[in-house]
Amino acid sequence: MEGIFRHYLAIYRPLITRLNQLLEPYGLTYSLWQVIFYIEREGPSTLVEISSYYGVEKPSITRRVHRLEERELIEQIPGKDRRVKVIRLTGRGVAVYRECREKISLLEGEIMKGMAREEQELLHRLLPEIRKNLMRKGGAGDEA
Amino acid sequence: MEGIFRHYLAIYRPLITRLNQLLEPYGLTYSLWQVIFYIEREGPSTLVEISSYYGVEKPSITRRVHRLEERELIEQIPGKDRRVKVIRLTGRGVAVYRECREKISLLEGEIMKGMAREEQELLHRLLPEIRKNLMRKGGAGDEA
DNA sequence: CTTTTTAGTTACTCATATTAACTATTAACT
DNA sequence: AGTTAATAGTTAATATGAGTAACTAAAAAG
Repeated sequence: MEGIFRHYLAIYRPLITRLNQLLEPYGLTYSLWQVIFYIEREGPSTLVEISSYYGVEKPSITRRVHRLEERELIEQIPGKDRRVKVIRLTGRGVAVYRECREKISLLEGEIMKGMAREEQELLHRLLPEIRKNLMRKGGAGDEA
Repeated sequence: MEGIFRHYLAIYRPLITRLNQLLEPYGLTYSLWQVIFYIEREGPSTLVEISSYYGVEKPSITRRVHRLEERELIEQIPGKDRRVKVIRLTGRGVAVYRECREKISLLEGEIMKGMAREEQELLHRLLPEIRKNLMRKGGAGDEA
């Protein structure tokens, strides 16, 4: 069973391009979207949480967060541990989330068009499995 | 069926990291590997062909090709259309291809471990289909 | 209370991409 | 044939996004 990486990677750039086109009107890129998405899902979160979830180093998340703060899509919640920066979506952030989420879902539907339901479900199951296998031995940046 | 992009993208960084680790002993990165791979598969090719296959702009491919030429893994074939730069693998290029191909196949096997044969086959079928859907309307860098 | 750990930031560098403008060459059209 | 348009590739400038190392501030552990 050869060539799975090739098939996988052949999707990446077109996908990112489409997503960035979709997000551009909101002043977002996919990497910023990831942060919004995470916060919306998990509730108020810290940089370390986001960082370790996405397997990305802290400085990268710092930068994403700063950009989202500038755009007033997220804001800091003061808490008692003063090391920690807990962030949440602003009202605007929530609105932007909703709009983008909807458009992304539409795009997802478009991309899965022509696939049987079971095929789609299998994809949903297999992709995380691949990720898991990928992280198991070689140690490719999950635990930050 | 939401969240397919998220599942897909969660694989990208760990995968690239693994591939780059694997290729590093050969002075390659995955982006250079893509070019070698394409040429090996398709035979002598032009920059535009590679560029449009991967959905990457021409200048990016120019750079990749230059780097591979420096490393003497590919070389130019003179042809009659003097605008076109047709490249092929050198002897060293072929040797490096073989070694890397083998290692990558092993990694692919490792990553697919625990999947039924039919599941693997389905992946091989569905990923290209996704790519096709992705390129169809929005125009995400196929026709360069 | 000193030491260690944790969260986040800053500074620097790397990998890779994009756009725009350009050259050279071939193809198309009158 | 001779002009115009299209094509292949390159160069230059810039953007995105990541990683590492070194740092500050604050809390936890001892």
